[in-house]
Amino acid sequence: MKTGQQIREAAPQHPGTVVPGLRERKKQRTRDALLRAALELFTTKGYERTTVDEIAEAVDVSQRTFFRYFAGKEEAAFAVQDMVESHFLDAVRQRPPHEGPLEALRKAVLESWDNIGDAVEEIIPIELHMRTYRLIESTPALLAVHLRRSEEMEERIAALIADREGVDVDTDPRPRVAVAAFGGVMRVTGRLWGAGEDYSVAAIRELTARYLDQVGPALMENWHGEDRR
Amino acid sequence: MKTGQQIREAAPQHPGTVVPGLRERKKQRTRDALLRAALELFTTKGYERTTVDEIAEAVDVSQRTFFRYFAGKEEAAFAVQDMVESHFLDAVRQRPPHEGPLEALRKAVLESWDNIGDAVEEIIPIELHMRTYRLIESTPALLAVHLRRSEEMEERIAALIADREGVDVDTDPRPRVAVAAFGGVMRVTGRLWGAGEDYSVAAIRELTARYLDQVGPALMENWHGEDRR
DNA sequence: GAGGCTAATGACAGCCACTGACAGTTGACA
DNA sequence: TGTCAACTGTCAGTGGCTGTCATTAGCCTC
Repeated sequence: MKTGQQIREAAPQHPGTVVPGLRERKKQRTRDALLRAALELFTTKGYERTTVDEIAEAVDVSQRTFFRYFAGKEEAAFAVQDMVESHFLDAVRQRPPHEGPLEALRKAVLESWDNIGDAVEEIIPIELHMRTYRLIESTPALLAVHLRRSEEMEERIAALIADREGVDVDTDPRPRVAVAAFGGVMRVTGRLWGAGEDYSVAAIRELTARYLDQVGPALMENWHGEDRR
Repeated sequence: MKTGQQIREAAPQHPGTVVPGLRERKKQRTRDALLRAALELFTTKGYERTTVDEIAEAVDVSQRTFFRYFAGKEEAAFAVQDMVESHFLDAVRQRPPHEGPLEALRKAVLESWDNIGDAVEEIIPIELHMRTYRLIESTPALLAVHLRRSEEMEERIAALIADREGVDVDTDPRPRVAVAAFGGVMRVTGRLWGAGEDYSVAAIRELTARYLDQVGPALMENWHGEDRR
């Protein structure tokens, strides 16, 4: 039986880490292999032009197996994004409470851009992740899903912000309005970055900071105390 | 041959209107019938659960014919939205130049809510349009497309705003930032309205106004003259 | 360490959205 | 009225995705 080079080597075990059984490790390897093959194919020949059969074939499993790991092509395309986003949420949660809402969000993003590298690299090469990001921005079907996911994120962030500011997210419009404005800017920068020439992390970091500067002075204020309802 | 009740009666001709040929009228009727049948089915039994075959059957045409009028189920779902959006764009264009960007946008939306009624009613009952709007908000696949379309709209609006304020949309971040913030608020209100109890036009109008009030004071300023780049 | 249990997989059939190709039908117009 | 072009129906095929069932292969117990 051909195992395929996509199946990556087992990483050395850290001491204290519980070694999962063979079954579990095999599953993980299959998933990783499928994910990498999918992203590689997507970014090489285009999302729509890549068939699930091709992905499965590249890893030498049946088409049915692909669907047992991913709900669809879509889910594979966003698997890494999923991880990045949960890191961002953590970063927001760890912001000191004295920072204003937009200040906290701003610092959390910029910090995230500095840290994703390591987390992503454990699964796929970061360069592949960057290519995938641009693919998402330029593929209508994926862009649509990306935006829906962003909206879901914003709802979670709004709840976080409302909580840290001690206001009610359902009666006070400010958390959602602030997050919507913030999210809007993030999307603009993401799009401009994808359309631009410089694909470095530094470039999107700089762009983000510059655009956020335009909202900051206008919206960055402390909500403690007053009620604007 | 069964013509199907979905085919609506020809409207009385306004004087001065050029009467299109029989072929053209027939096409229009088929398209309208397909659209109405589609929306009716979507809102009744759900978007995913209605097949194109069902829509075609309801109008008594072949499935292939449906695809000659609409690129896919999706396009049918957004046909009315298309019209509403172009009306909104017109409203923005007609705002007097002395109004600030956010003031102009705000007035254009509120005015649009007052006027869509007549335009929509020429194609489908308003109540069906309202139901469709809610369907879009609550169907993940449609919501995703809705958001992508919103982004496209925002790009067009940003260009309009930049133009009326006399700034360059590619070097000055403010048009896109302002429109992103505005669009974010619009989406929040749309979602809250869809999730709420009151489905009247008045309700969404009020909600929109209330939420926009929270961005207004913070962002509504006149850009003439200064350069914030 | 043999055998039973069960998760993981493969093979296959089928649904639905969508497309291309070709042939038949019907307005438009000379 | 006959020709042309537009519209339509039919049919075959592709690709995403799901349900089902038999087979394989870790895992665990005695």
